Amino acid sequence: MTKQKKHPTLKEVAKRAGVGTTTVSRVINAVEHVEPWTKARVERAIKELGYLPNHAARVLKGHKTRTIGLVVPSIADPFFSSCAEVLQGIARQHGFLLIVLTTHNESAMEREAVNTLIQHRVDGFVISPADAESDELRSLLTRVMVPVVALDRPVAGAVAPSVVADNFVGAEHATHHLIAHGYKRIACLTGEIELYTIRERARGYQAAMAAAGLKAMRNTSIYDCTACESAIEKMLKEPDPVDAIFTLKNSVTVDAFEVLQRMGVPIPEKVALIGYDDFQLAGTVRPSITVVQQPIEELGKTAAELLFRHLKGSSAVAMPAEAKARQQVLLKTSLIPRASCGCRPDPS
Amino acid sequence: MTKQKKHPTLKEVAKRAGVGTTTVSRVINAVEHVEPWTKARVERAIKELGYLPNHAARVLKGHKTRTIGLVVPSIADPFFSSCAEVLQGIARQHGFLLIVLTTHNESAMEREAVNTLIQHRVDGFVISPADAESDELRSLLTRVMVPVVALDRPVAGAVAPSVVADNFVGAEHATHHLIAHGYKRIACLTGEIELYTIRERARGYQAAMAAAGLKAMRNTSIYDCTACESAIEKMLKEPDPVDAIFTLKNSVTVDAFEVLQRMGVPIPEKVALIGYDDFQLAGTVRPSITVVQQPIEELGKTAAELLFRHLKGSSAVAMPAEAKARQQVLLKTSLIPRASCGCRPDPS
DNA sequence: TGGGTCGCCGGAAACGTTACCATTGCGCGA
DNA sequence: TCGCGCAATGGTAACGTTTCCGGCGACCCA
Repeated sequence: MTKQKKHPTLKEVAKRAGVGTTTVSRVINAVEHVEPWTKARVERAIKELGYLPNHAARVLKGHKTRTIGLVVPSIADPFFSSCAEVLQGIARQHGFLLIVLTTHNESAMEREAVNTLIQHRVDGFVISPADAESDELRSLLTRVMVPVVALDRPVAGAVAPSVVADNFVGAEHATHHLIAHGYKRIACLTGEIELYTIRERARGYQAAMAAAGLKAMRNTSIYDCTACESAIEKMLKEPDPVDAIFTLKNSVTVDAFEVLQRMGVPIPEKVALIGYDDFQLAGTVRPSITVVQQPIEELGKTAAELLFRHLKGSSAVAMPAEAKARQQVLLKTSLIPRASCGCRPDPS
Repeated sequence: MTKQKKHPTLKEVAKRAGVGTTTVSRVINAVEHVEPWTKARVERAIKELGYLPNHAARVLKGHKTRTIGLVVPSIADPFFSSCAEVLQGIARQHGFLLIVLTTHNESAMEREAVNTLIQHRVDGFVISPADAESDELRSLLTRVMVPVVALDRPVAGAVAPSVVADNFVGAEHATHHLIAHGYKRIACLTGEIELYTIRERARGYQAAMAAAGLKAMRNTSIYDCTACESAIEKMLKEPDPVDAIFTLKNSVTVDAFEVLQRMGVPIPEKVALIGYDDFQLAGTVRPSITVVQQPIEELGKTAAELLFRHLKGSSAVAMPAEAKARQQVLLKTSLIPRASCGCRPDPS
């Protein structure tokens, strides 16, 4: 099994069809100037031999791989896997393949990933940078000679167009929503504060609190559930205890929800909760959880479209450099009001 | 920007370093017989030019792409995206790239995907076939001349080794669990019955019911939530109403749970519920939901290891054909008992 | 009827790399 | 002192395509 019988080559097809290699190449690429009769013979030979063009040889000659890359922290993350799904769909429509590389938010793996993509001569790629400010990444990306678009997190220095959700306004909006409901002691549980998205959300939270003349209470050390638990316990024991929690990340939302449930703290009566990023059962759980919803599909779709516009455009008019690079798409988030913020009771 | 400045070639590196192309090739591939001094000069030239080997040319020469493929119904599905994550991780460790292609369970897209992978001369791939019995797929796979392993669903005819979870026993076990709790009118809501996994689970359910002398009640028409709702309503209105539901698929579990909640049916007092496949909040929701858990990571890991064993092994001893092809790994599932089957009340 | 154009086709170079073989020194045993 | 083997290196032929270019009929129009 898995015998190494060697693939048939174009030359063999040509011989079998009794034509020149050029002719075979022409019928494969649907170029005109070939007699229907000849074409039929070639097609028959192709079928008989089970011939499939050798991609490597094509690339070597033509300098186009019809392949794009996707560099993300994790492909198991529902956010990125959804993006990947739409990206691969659109790529396929254009006749492109998708190569996926994960970084776990480590710059070293990220650099390695980009280099690998260059080596494979991808025609372009989408990247969700671990660190927007990284000089190394920036210089790598300028050296790359192929369209790049940043997804979910921009890269500083206008080195590539980016498609991101408006984390700042999303968080500001959610915080304001809590404030409008009369909550005053609103805490913010962040997750990895070194990430661009989380940082922006934290900024939005702080801006909203400041605008309302309230004191921001941020806890940036929430990585796992036990940390979450002790943080929440502490907040509730204070003389002036927390009356609302804004979580900046999916897993932290779930952790906080579990902890509050386990402690028997009524939501939203004692403590209200809003989470950033929607998830599967947010609306099913009791109480249902109010969240900031990100336009995930649209993020992926926009990134893909941007990339392919550049891919096609590069051979055409080629819009001026700055116009391309500065292209920053900011997508709106939306608040999904449910029970955990006190907006409405759940039916039961 | 994205200037097409052409990549530096090995020959240019050679010229700049004042050596022959062979020597440069040798230092790149870490072959011996090269003076340290020469090596240093070459390395400097490489760095100065920012040279990266042209993958296409390498492939054309050496017939190895160091690339593997993954063909799955959807990459947005948490099950497959988790598999993809571990697969790409292991591939990376071996210095391999991963190309992802989705099929949406359509045979046409599947065939196209496999052909694309062949064209790209991947060294092997993992596939989750839409239809295990498809003759077309089987013949395609025998023609493929490269190691293939089937994931989550086998392919008939021993044409490739497979790594699947034991859906039959998993479902049987869950059904038996309900029976042991004293439930008798146990319904089964299936989802896409044409899929191998669902079919196996349904068989397991039926076997367990038959063994207990109970009448199986299968509803195979559950695709969306409204269908789910009407099915459940009907089942509860019968003279001898359902007292337990076994859902064969994640989304159906969630739908059923929502419907029961909305109808005010107490779980598990009036109707018990067990779902196939664990999901994020299954343990957080009230009542928490008992599920059959699949060894997702292990599935991915095993498939990857199997593939790479064949990849490496092909150059080595090459175990006899049948031994390879018949290799069928069956991984055990586990029941996670929670509140919805009546096993234990939720705390608080 | 002759020259120019056009449609169809094939030969061969080129793409960037690897691998085979040839070529050089050089130390060393006879 | 003379080969002989070995380490270090370079030349060059492939790998399978595409593409440029050139050949060869046939057709059209004067």
